[in-house]
Amino acid sequence: MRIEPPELKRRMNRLKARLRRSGVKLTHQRLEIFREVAKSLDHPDVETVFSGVRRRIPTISLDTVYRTLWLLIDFGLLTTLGPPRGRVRLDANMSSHHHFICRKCGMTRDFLNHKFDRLKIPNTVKALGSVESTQIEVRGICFRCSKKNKQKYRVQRKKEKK
Amino acid sequence: MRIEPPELKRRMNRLKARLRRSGVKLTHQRLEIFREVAKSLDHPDVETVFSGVRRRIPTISLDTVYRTLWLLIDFGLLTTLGPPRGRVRLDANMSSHHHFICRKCGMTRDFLNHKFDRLKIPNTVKALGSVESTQIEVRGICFRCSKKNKQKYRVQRKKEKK
DNA sequence: TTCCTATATAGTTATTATTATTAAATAAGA
DNA sequence: TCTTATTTAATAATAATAACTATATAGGAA
Repeated sequence: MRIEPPELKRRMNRLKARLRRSGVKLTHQRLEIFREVAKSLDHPDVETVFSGVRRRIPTISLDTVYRTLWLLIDFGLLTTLGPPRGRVRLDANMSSHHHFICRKCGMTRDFLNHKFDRLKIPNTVKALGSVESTQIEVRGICFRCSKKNKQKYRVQRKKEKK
Repeated sequence: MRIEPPELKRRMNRLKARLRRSGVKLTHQRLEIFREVAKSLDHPDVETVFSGVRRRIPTISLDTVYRTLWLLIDFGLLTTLGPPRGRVRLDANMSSHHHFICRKCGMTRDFLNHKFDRLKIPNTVKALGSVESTQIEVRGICFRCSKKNKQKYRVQRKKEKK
Protein backbone atom coordinates (compact mmCIF):
# COMPACT_ATOMS: atom_id res chain seq x y z
CA MET A 1 0.00 0.00 0.00
CA ARG A 2 1.18 3.45 -1.00
CA ILE A 3 1.07 6.73 0.84
CA GLU A 4 -0.62 9.90 -0.54
CA PRO A 5 1.73 11.99 -2.75
CA PRO A 6 1.45 15.22 -0.70
CA GLU A 7 2.40 13.40 2.49
CA LEU A 8 5.34 11.78 0.71
CA LYS A 9 6.49 15.21 -0.44
CA ARG A 10 6.24 16.52 3.12
CA ARG A 11 8.37 13.65 4.35
CA MET A 12 10.98 14.19 1.65
CA ASN A 13 11.20 17.88 2.52
CA ARG A 14 11.63 17.11 6.18
CA LEU A 15 14.43 14.71 5.29
CA LYS A 16 16.25 17.30 3.19
CA ALA A 17 15.92 20.03 5.81
CA ARG A 18 17.12 17.73 8.53
CA LEU A 19 20.17 16.40 6.67
CA ARG A 20 21.23 19.88 5.53
CA ARG A 21 20.85 21.26 9.04
CA SER A 22 23.05 18.46 10.37
CA GLY A 23 25.77 19.00 7.78
CA VAL A 24 25.30 15.49 6.39
CA LYS A 25 25.63 15.04 2.66
CA LEU A 26 22.41 14.85 0.76
CA THR A 27 23.19 12.09 -1.71
CA HIS A 28 20.99 10.61 -4.40
CA GLN A 29 21.24 7.23 -2.66
CA ARG A 30 20.05 8.61 0.67
CA LEU A 31 17.09 10.33 -0.93
CA GLU A 32 16.02 7.21 -2.77
CA ILE A 33 16.46 4.90 0.21
CA PHE A 34 14.39 7.20 2.36
CA ARG A 35 11.75 7.56 -0.35
CA GLU A 36 11.42 3.80 -0.61
CA VAL A 37 10.53 3.51 3.07
CA ALA A 38 8.52 6.72 3.21
CA LYS A 39 6.20 5.85 0.33
CA SER A 40 5.11 2.53 1.77
CA LEU A 41 2.53 1.82 4.42
CA ASP A 42 3.56 -1.80 5.03
CA HIS A 43 6.81 -1.35 6.93
CA PRO A 44 9.25 -3.04 4.55
CA ASP A 45 12.27 -5.05 5.64
CA VAL A 46 15.77 -4.20 4.44
CA GLU A 47 15.68 -6.65 1.53
CA THR A 48 12.48 -5.05 0.19
CA VAL A 49 13.97 -1.56 0.45
CA PHE A 50 17.10 -2.77 -1.32
CA SER A 51 15.31 -4.29 -4.30
CA GLY A 52 12.96 -1.31 -4.57
CA VAL A 53 15.82 1.17 -4.72
CA ARG A 54 17.75 -1.05 -7.10
CA ARG A 55 15.08 -0.57 -9.74
CA ARG A 56 16.06 3.11 -9.82
CA ILE A 57 19.76 2.82 -8.88
CA PRO A 58 20.88 -0.56 -10.24
CA THR A 59 24.38 -0.28 -8.78
CA ILE A 60 23.32 0.44 -5.21
CA SER A 61 24.92 -1.86 -2.67
CA LEU A 62 23.18 -3.58 0.21
CA ASP A 63 25.73 -2.13 2.58
CA THR A 64 24.76 1.38 1.59
CA VAL A 65 21.15 0.56 2.31
CA TYR A 66 21.96 -0.69 5.80
CA ARG A 67 24.31 2.20 6.56
CA THR A 68 21.80 4.76 5.36
CA LEU A 69 18.89 3.24 7.22
CA TRP A 70 20.77 3.32 10.53
CA LEU A 71 21.81 6.88 9.82
CA LEU A 72 18.21 7.92 9.21
CA ILE A 73 17.07 6.05 12.30
CA ASP A 74 19.75 7.82 14.32
CA PHE A 75 18.45 11.15 13.11
CA GLY A 76 14.91 10.20 14.12
CA LEU A 77 13.66 10.24 10.52
CA LEU A 78 12.76 6.56 10.56
CA THR A 79 12.06 3.98 13.25
CA THR A 80 12.06 0.22 13.46
CA LEU A 81 9.06 -1.81 14.51
CA GLY A 82 9.79 -3.17 17.96
CA PRO A 83 13.29 -3.00 19.38
CA PRO A 84 16.14 -1.88 17.09
CA ARG A 85 18.65 -4.35 15.55
CA GLY A 86 17.57 -7.71 14.23
CA ARG A 87 17.54 -10.11 17.08
CA VAL A 88 14.64 -11.98 18.54
CA ARG A 89 13.78 -10.88 22.09
CA LEU A 90 11.58 -13.05 24.27
CA ASP A 91 8.78 -12.25 26.70
CA ALA A 92 7.18 -14.80 29.02
CA ASN A 93 4.70 -12.45 30.63
CA MET A 94 1.44 -13.26 28.91
CA SER A 95 -0.72 -11.10 31.17
CA SER A 96 -1.40 -7.46 30.49
CA HIS A 97 1.68 -5.29 30.74
CA HIS A 98 3.36 -2.54 28.78
CA HIS A 99 6.83 -1.66 27.51
CA PHE A 100 9.34 1.13 27.52
CA ILE A 101 11.84 0.57 24.70
CA CYS A 102 15.07 2.50 24.17
CA ARG A 103 15.35 3.16 20.45
CA LYS A 104 19.16 3.24 20.65
CA CYS A 105 20.09 0.07 22.55
CA GLY A 106 16.81 -1.82 22.69
CA MET A 107 16.67 -1.89 26.50
CA THR A 108 13.11 -2.87 27.36
CA ARG A 109 11.35 -2.52 30.70
CA ASP A 110 7.88 -3.63 31.65
CA PHE A 111 5.39 -1.48 33.43
CA LEU A 112 1.85 -1.94 34.66
CA ASN A 113 -0.95 0.55 34.28
CA HIS A 114 -4.52 -0.47 34.79
CA LYS A 115 -5.85 2.50 32.89
CA PHE A 116 -4.11 1.13 29.81
CA ASP A 117 -5.63 -2.31 30.14
CA ARG A 118 -8.94 -2.91 28.38
CA LEU A 119 -8.62 -0.17 25.78
CA LYS A 120 -11.44 -0.42 23.29
CA ILE A 121 -10.14 -1.74 19.97
CA PRO A 122 -11.69 -0.10 16.87
CA ASN A 123 -13.61 -2.39 14.53
CA THR A 124 -11.32 -1.52 11.63
CA VAL A 125 -8.57 -3.29 13.56
CA LYS A 126 -10.70 -6.30 14.38
CA ALA A 127 -11.24 -6.60 10.63
CA LEU A 128 -7.54 -7.44 10.21
CA GLY A 129 -7.53 -10.59 12.33
CA SER A 130 -8.27 -12.05 15.72
CA VAL A 131 -7.04 -9.81 18.51
CA GLU A 132 -5.19 -11.55 21.33
CA SER A 133 -3.60 -8.74 23.32
CA THR A 134 -3.12 -5.00 23.42
CA GLN A 135 -0.24 -3.15 24.89
CA ILE A 136 1.35 0.25 25.05
CA GLU A 137 4.78 0.72 23.61
CA VAL A 138 6.53 3.81 24.92
CA ARG A 139 9.64 4.66 22.90
CA GLY A 140 12.46 6.96 23.78
CA ILE A 141 16.08 6.98 24.82
CA CYS A 142 17.20 5.44 28.10
CA PHE A 143 19.45 7.43 30.42
CA ARG A 144 22.47 5.28 29.74
CA CYS A 145 22.25 6.00 25.99
CA SER A 146 21.59 9.71 26.43
CA LYS A 147 24.72 9.92 28.57
CA LYS A 148 26.68 8.10 25.88
CA ASN A 149 25.39 10.53 23.25
CA LYS A 150 26.53 13.50 25.29
CA GLN A 151 30.00 12.01 25.61
CA LYS A 152 30.10 11.43 21.85
CA TYR A 153 29.17 15.05 21.36
CA ARG A 154 31.86 16.26 23.79
CA VAL A 155 34.51 14.29 21.94
CA GLN A 156 33.43 15.78 18.63
CA ARG A 157 33.64 19.28 20.08
CA LYS A 158 37.17 18.54 21.25
CA LYS A 159 38.14 17.29 17.81
CA GLU A 160 36.80 20.45 16.20
CA LYS A 161 38.97 22.62 18.45
CA LYS A 162 42.17 20.97 17.23
CA MET B 1 16.04 -8.51 37.08
CA ARG B 2 14.35 -11.62 38.44
CA ILE B 3 10.70 -12.48 38.79
CA GLU B 4 9.05 -13.47 42.12
CA PRO B 5 9.33 -17.22 42.84
CA PRO B 6 5.55 -17.84 43.18
CA GLU B 7 4.90 -16.27 39.80
CA LEU B 8 7.68 -18.34 38.25
CA LYS B 9 6.10 -21.47 39.71
CA ARG B 10 2.73 -20.49 38.24
CA ARG B 11 4.32 -20.04 34.84
CA MET B 12 6.09 -23.39 35.04
CA ASN B 13 2.84 -25.12 35.96
CA ARG B 14 1.03 -23.51 33.09
CA LEU B 15 3.77 -24.70 30.75
CA LYS B 16 3.54 -28.27 31.97
CA ALA B 17 -0.24 -28.38 31.78
CA ARG B 18 -0.21 -26.93 28.30
CA LEU B 19 2.43 -29.26 26.87
CA ARG B 20 0.79 -32.36 28.40
CA ARG B 21 -2.60 -31.35 27.08
CA SER B 22 -1.12 -30.93 23.60
CA GLY B 23 0.60 -34.31 23.62
CA VAL B 24 4.01 -32.72 23.27
CA LYS B 25 6.85 -34.28 25.19
CA LEU B 26 7.80 -32.57 28.39
CA THR B 27 11.58 -32.75 28.23
CA HIS B 28 14.13 -31.46 30.69
CA GLN B 29 15.49 -29.14 27.98
CA ARG B 30 12.08 -27.60 27.29
CA LEU B 31 11.47 -26.95 30.97
CA GLU B 32 14.83 -25.28 31.44
CA ILE B 33 14.62 -23.16 28.30
CA PHE B 34 11.20 -21.92 29.32
CA ARG B 35 12.36 -21.31 32.89
CA GLU B 36 15.24 -19.20 31.63
CA VAL B 37 12.88 -16.84 29.81
CA ALA B 38 10.17 -16.97 32.44
CA LYS B 39 12.39 -16.03 35.34
CA SER B 40 13.72 -12.86 33.73
CA LEU B 41 12.12 -9.46 33.48
CA ASP B 42 14.48 -8.07 30.82
CA HIS B 43 13.34 -9.94 27.73
CA PRO B 44 16.51 -11.84 26.87
CA ASP B 45 17.67 -12.59 23.34
CA VAL B 46 18.35 -16.13 22.17
CA GLU B 47 22.07 -16.01 22.94
CA THR B 48 21.34 -15.01 26.55
CA VAL B 49 18.83 -17.83 26.97
CA PHE B 50 21.33 -20.26 25.49
CA SER B 51 24.18 -19.37 27.83
CA GLY B 52 21.85 -19.29 30.84
CA VAL B 53 20.54 -22.77 30.15
CA ARG B 54 24.01 -24.04 29.39
CA ARG B 55 25.02 -23.42 33.00
CA ARG B 56 22.53 -26.09 34.00
CA ILE B 57 22.64 -28.30 30.88
CA PRO B 58 26.17 -27.92 29.52
CA THR B 59 25.52 -30.07 26.45
CA ILE B 60 22.46 -28.15 25.23
CA SER B 61 22.71 -27.06 21.60
CA LEU B 62 21.79 -23.67 20.23
CA ASP B 63 19.51 -25.33 17.72
CA THR B 64 17.46 -26.91 20.49
CA VAL B 65 17.04 -23.49 22.06
CA TYR B 66 15.75 -21.99 18.82
CA ARG B 67 13.45 -24.92 18.06
CA THR B 68 12.05 -24.91 21.55
CA LEU B 69 11.49 -21.17 21.65
CA TRP B 70 9.50 -21.21 18.41
CA LEU B 71 7.51 -24.16 19.70
CA LEU B 72 6.65 -22.30 22.90
CA ILE B 73 5.78 -19.18 20.92
CA ASP B 74 3.53 -21.25 18.68
CA PHE B 75 1.71 -22.55 21.74
CA GLY B 76 1.24 -19.01 23.00
CA LEU B 77 3.43 -19.59 26.07
CA LEU B 78 5.97 -16.97 25.03
CA THR B 79 5.98 -13.99 22.71
CA THR B 80 8.59 -11.93 20.94
CA LEU B 81 8.95 -8.21 21.39
CA GLY B 82 7.78 -6.55 18.20
CA PRO B 83 7.20 -8.62 15.08
CA PRO B 84 8.30 -12.27 15.11
CA ARG B 85 11.47 -13.51 13.31
CA GLY B 86 14.66 -11.51 13.43
CA ARG B 87 14.55 -8.99 10.69
CA VAL B 88 14.53 -5.24 10.91
CA ARG B 89 11.26 -3.65 9.76
CA LEU B 90 11.13 0.06 8.94
CA ASP B 91 8.54 2.73 9.64
CA ALA B 92 8.70 6.26 8.22
CA ASN B 93 5.56 7.52 9.86
CA MET B 94 6.81 9.61 12.75
CA SER B 95 3.43 11.01 13.72
CA SER B 96 1.09 9.33 16.11
CA HIS B 97 -0.24 6.03 14.84
CA HIS B 98 -0.76 2.51 16.10
CA HIS B 99 -0.07 -1.04 14.93
CA PHE B 100 -1.78 -4.35 14.49
CA ILE B 101 0.84 -7.11 14.31
CA CYS B 102 0.22 -10.72 13.33
CA ARG B 103 2.24 -12.86 15.70
CA LYS B 104 2.58 -15.62 13.11
CA CYS B 105 3.78 -13.84 9.97
CA GLY B 106 4.61 -10.37 11.24
CA MET B 107 2.13 -8.61 8.97
CA THR B 108 1.78 -5.10 10.35
CA ARG B 109 -0.93 -2.55 9.62
CA ASP B 110 -1.23 1.00 10.86
CA PHE B 111 -4.33 2.47 12.33
CA LEU B 112 -5.30 5.84 13.76
CA ASN B 113 -7.27 6.44 16.92
CA HIS B 114 -7.34 9.80 18.53
CA LYS B 115 -8.44 8.40 21.87
CA PHE B 116 -5.15 6.53 21.99
CA ASP B 117 -3.06 9.60 21.32
CA ARG B 118 -1.93 11.58 24.34
CA LEU B 119 -2.17 8.81 26.90
CA LYS B 120 -0.74 9.94 30.20
CA ILE B 121 2.62 8.27 30.81
CA PRO B 122 3.23 7.22 34.43
CA ASN B 123 6.20 8.82 36.18
CA THR B 124 7.80 5.43 36.81
CA VAL B 125 8.21 5.18 33.03
CA LYS B 126 9.61 8.66 32.67
CA ALA B 127 12.24 7.60 35.21
CA LEU B 128 13.63 5.15 32.64
CA GLY B 129 14.57 7.69 30.00
CA SER B 130 13.28 10.47 27.76
CA VAL B 131 9.95 9.58 26.20
CA GLU B 132 9.63 10.33 22.48
CA SER B 133 6.46 8.56 21.42
CA THR B 134 3.70 6.29 22.64
CA GLN B 135 1.76 3.82 20.61
CA ILE B 136 -0.61 0.93 20.93
CA GLU B 137 0.49 -2.46 19.73
CA VAL B 138 -2.40 -4.80 19.08
CA ARG B 139 -1.26 -8.39 18.63
CA GLY B 140 -3.15 -11.29 17.22
CA ILE B 141 -3.35 -13.55 14.20
CA CYS B 142 -4.24 -12.17 10.78
CA PHE B 143 -6.92 -13.86 8.70
CA ARG B 144 -4.46 -15.26 6.22
CA CYS B 145 -2.56 -17.08 8.97
CA SER B 146 -5.66 -18.34 10.74
CA LYS B 147 -6.83 -19.85 7.43
CA LYS B 148 -3.43 -21.48 7.00
CA ASN B 149 -3.64 -22.95 10.52
CA LYS B 150 -7.04 -24.46 9.81
CA GLN B 151 -5.69 -26.12 6.67
CA LYS B 152 -2.75 -27.52 8.64
CA TYR B 153 -5.22 -28.91 11.15
CA ARG B 154 -7.36 -30.53 8.43
CA VAL B 155 -4.31 -32.24 6.96
CA GLN B 156 -3.33 -33.60 10.36
CA ARG B 157 -6.84 -34.98 10.91
CA LYS B 158 -6.63 -36.81 7.56
CA LYS B 159 -3.28 -38.31 8.50
CA GLU B 160 -4.68 -39.58 11.81
CA LYS B 161 -7.48 -41.45 10.02
CA LYS B 162 -5.01 -43.56 8.06
C1' DT C 1 31.99 27.61 -12.81
C1' DT C 2 36.06 24.70 -11.43
C1' DC C 3 38.76 22.77 -7.96
C1' DC C 4 39.48 20.61 -3.53
C1' DT C 5 38.69 17.59 0.21
C1' DA C 6 36.04 15.33 3.61
C1' DT C 7 32.67 12.14 3.33
C1' DA C 8 29.98 8.58 1.02
C1' DT C 9 29.67 4.71 -2.15
C1' DA C 10 30.28 0.06 -4.57
C1' DG C 11 32.02 -4.14 -4.36
C1' DT C 12 33.66 -7.42 -1.60
C1' DT C 13 34.70 -9.99 2.42
C1' DA C 14 33.79 -11.08 7.38
C1' DT C 15 30.77 -11.82 11.11
C1' DT C 16 26.58 -12.99 13.40
C1' DA C 17 21.89 -14.95 13.58
C1' DT C 18 18.92 -18.50 12.26
C1' DT C 19 17.54 -22.91 10.11
C1' DA C 20 18.20 -27.64 8.19
C1' DT C 21 20.08 -32.34 8.48
C1' DT C 22 20.98 -36.74 10.57
C1' DA C 23 22.53 -40.28 13.65
C1' DA C 24 21.96 -41.17 18.47
C1' DA C 25 19.26 -40.62 22.73
C1' DT C 26 15.03 -40.41 25.41
C1' DA C 27 9.96 -39.67 27.15
C1' DA C 28 5.83 -41.78 27.64
C1' DG C 29 2.57 -45.24 26.70
C1' DA C 30 1.90 -50.53 26.23
C1' DT D 1 10.78 -53.10 31.01
C1' DC D 2 10.18 -52.58 26.17
C1' DT D 3 9.03 -50.09 22.04
C1' DT D 4 8.72 -46.41 19.08
C1' DA D 5 7.75 -41.89 17.74
C1' DT D 6 9.83 -37.71 19.13
C1' DT D 7 13.46 -35.11 20.49
C1' DT D 8 18.18 -33.99 20.87
C1' DA D 9 23.33 -32.76 19.94
C1' DA D 10 26.44 -31.83 16.69
C1' DT D 11 27.33 -30.14 12.60
C1' DA D 12 26.65 -27.99 8.25
C1' DA D 13 24.05 -24.66 5.50
C1' DT D 14 21.73 -20.39 4.75
C1' DA D 15 20.36 -15.68 5.69
C1' DA D 16 21.01 -11.17 7.81
C1' DT D 17 24.04 -7.63 9.13
C1' DA D 18 28.45 -5.25 9.54
C1' DA D 19 33.33 -4.14 8.24
C1' DC D 20 36.87 -2.91 4.85
C1' DT D 21 39.02 -0.32 1.11
C1' DA D 22 39.80 1.79 -3.23
C1' DT D 23 37.14 4.92 -5.93
C1' DA D 24 33.64 8.49 -6.61
C1' DT D 25 31.01 12.55 -5.33
C1' DA D 26 28.60 16.58 -2.66
C1' DG D 27 29.21 20.85 -1.26
C1' DG D 28 32.09 24.60 0.13
C1' DA D 29 35.99 27.74 -1.43
C1' DA D 30 38.29 30.23 -5.00
